[in-house]
Amino acid sequence: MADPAPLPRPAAGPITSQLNRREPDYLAGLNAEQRDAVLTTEGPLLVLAGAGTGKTRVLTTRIAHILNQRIAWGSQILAVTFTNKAAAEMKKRIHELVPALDGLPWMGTFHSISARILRQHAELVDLKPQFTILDTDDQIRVIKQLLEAENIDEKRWPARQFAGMLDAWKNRGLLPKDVPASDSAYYANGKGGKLYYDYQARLKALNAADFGDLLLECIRLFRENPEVLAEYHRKFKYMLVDEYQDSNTAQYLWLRLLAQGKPAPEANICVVGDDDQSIYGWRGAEVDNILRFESDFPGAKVIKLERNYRSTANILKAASTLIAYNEGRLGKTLFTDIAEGGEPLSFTQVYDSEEEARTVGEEIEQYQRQGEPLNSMAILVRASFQMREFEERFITLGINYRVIGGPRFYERKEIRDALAYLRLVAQPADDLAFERIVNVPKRGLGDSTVKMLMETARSMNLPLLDATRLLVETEELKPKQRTTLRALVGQFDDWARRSESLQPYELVEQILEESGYTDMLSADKSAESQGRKENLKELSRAMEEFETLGGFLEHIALVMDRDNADATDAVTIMTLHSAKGLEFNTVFLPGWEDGTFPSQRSMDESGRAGLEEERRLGYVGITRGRKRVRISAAQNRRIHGLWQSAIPSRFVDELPPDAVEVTDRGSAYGGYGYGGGAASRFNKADPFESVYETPGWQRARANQASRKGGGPLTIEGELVARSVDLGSQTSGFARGERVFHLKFGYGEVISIEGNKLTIDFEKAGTKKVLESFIKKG
DNA sequence: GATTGGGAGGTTTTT
DNA sequence: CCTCCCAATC
Repeated sequence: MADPAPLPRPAAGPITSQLNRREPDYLAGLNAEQRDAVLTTEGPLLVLAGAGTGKTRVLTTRIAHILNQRIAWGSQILAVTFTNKAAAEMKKRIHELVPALDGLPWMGTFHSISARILRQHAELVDLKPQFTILDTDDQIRVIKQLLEAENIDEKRWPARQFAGMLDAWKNRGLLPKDVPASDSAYYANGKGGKLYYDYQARLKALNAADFGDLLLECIRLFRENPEVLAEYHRKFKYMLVDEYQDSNTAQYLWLRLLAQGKPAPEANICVVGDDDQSIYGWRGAEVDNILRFESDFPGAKVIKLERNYRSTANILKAASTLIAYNEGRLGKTLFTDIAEGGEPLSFTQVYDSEEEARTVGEEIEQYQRQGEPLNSMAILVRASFQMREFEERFITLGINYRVIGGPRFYERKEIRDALAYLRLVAQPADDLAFERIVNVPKRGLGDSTVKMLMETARSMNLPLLDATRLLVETEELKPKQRTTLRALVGQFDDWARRSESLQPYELVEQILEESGYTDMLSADKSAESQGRKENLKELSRAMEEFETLGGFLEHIALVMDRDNADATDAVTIMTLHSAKGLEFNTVFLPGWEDGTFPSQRSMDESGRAGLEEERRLGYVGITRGRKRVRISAAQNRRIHGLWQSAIPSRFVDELPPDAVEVTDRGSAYGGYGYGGGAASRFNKADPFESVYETPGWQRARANQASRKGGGPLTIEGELVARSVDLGSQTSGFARGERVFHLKFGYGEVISIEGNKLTIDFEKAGTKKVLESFIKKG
């Protein structure tokens, strides 16, 4: 990586391959670097693949090559992807390339592969093979119970916060004993570390693992059981990892262990990634992993893929110019031989998010009339709250759309209830599931009854279901509850018996019927209940393809995304994060306002690094477009119900002017009286242009205002002051000031970000609150 | 033990 | 704006 010199560009034109008569078909059409990446099967290999350079194709072809040339059996290949979607795509393509497979390669996410390994050696990490995989929701519930047991005020120390810390620790590969004292002291007056111990103990009692544990326990398994690790060393002859820039420390350790089967210079490990598309730093991804690959695996070969097959020159130019503002890159330059130029990118400023949705809707209809299918268009937003406006508009216009990654199907209440029943059938120790459904539908079992069950369970060290089984044989419970619970236990025994012969989808239908869940929904007259019933039908439909209950539950826990790939023509709405790896003819990038994108929060939390990650997100967004990229910014946006004005994203100013066309719709509506920002430096005709030296949008706004307002100097001065006011977001409070909050009492202002203040309260600790809730002390 | 209403707090991105 | 949680009430 020391050599920053660009690789020589391959000669244009088709690659002549008459030299190699026996060359397999699948190599045809690959350029020199791609081919090199496919054929270099031995030894460590780092492929740096820019956006749209055929990365997926290289990976799949490489696997196909290994199989076709009989270099290894399918089952000797381990291919790790970052999302389940990517894994599914890869499987599909490999099936196309290699119809007759000898044993399927292990393909999946770090998490799903880890789960598979752990199920085989569960006892070695104190689990049983059918252990439950907890999602965030379950996790929070466990934490809440622990907080209650420790008498920690959940108001002051939110469970979410601790969940976040747990996650961060686990991402860094830290077991309870490894947590730095400073970290553990931070939460709940120093109880953080102890809570981590308790939490893990609780999980073992539940026979459960959370996402982080899948990796950590796998690492522990390998470390503590060299013979198990050796088994996998013998098994996996070839390893591939996609999106390596997104791997975190735990994943890195995991991979290192598995790759140790041979001395590092001989390891057949191929990692593919793009430092410019590293967008998961917030959840512990370490770009450094990709930067240090060469030192981890001395003698590693490095191949850069820079020829972009996707986008027009204008799009690539815009993306490259933007990303060049980041420091600390490995440095790749994308180039293309697709038609010169192409349509310029567009930047439009609009009055508010409603107008933004309206504008996008109009443009979509226009492209549609020109014959573009809706499938070829996508709206990529920074945060999911931006989606709603578009959905509403598209419903009015009758434009088909599909939301990816929105509220997840499997997180809906009724689905989780149904899953809780299934989990409990599959795994009677799943207390979380038991608690969830013991009184759903209503069975007349209240807190006091459940408390008694829990106390018994704890004192006898039994799962809730077993404790209940014992209790119903005693006189402890009131007769009514006893009868109810006895019946419930009986039902679960019955279902467990049936689960061995029935198909999972049949079982769930019977459970929903017999538990009274369906009746409960039928009796519910509210608007949602019909939808809930349909969701449950869809659940059972989704279960049809699963042979075993365990298989289905595994799928649910790990593959949260639903198959949205129905055949209907529809515009896609999704976040920038979930768009990585996809491409569309036309891409809309709304909400390019400072604070929204780049997101204020990432900048607050991670400063410069946060800003750079946001910029990479912008790069990802732009490079999703094949033909057309349309960026917009709203001058006003409603956040938490409050109107806030905003200036266009600083990233807009970082785009190359000659590749971007600027239009302004905002001024037609007027903002808050100071005009609607205009074309900034792109507007070369601006007579005031030369007067201002400051780069950026505040200047543009002043320009625009003065043009409209007449008396340039005074008004301008005032306007500049006002826009600065918005830009730096001065608060009515000062640092160090004593203030009063209705709920938290007295405190001192520590820091100010816009209308959010961080305050050290005398009683409630340090909190971030909205200015509007604060009074001078 | 269930139901209802008020109130406060939180809203990025995901395996 | 929306959801979750708690407390008061039936």
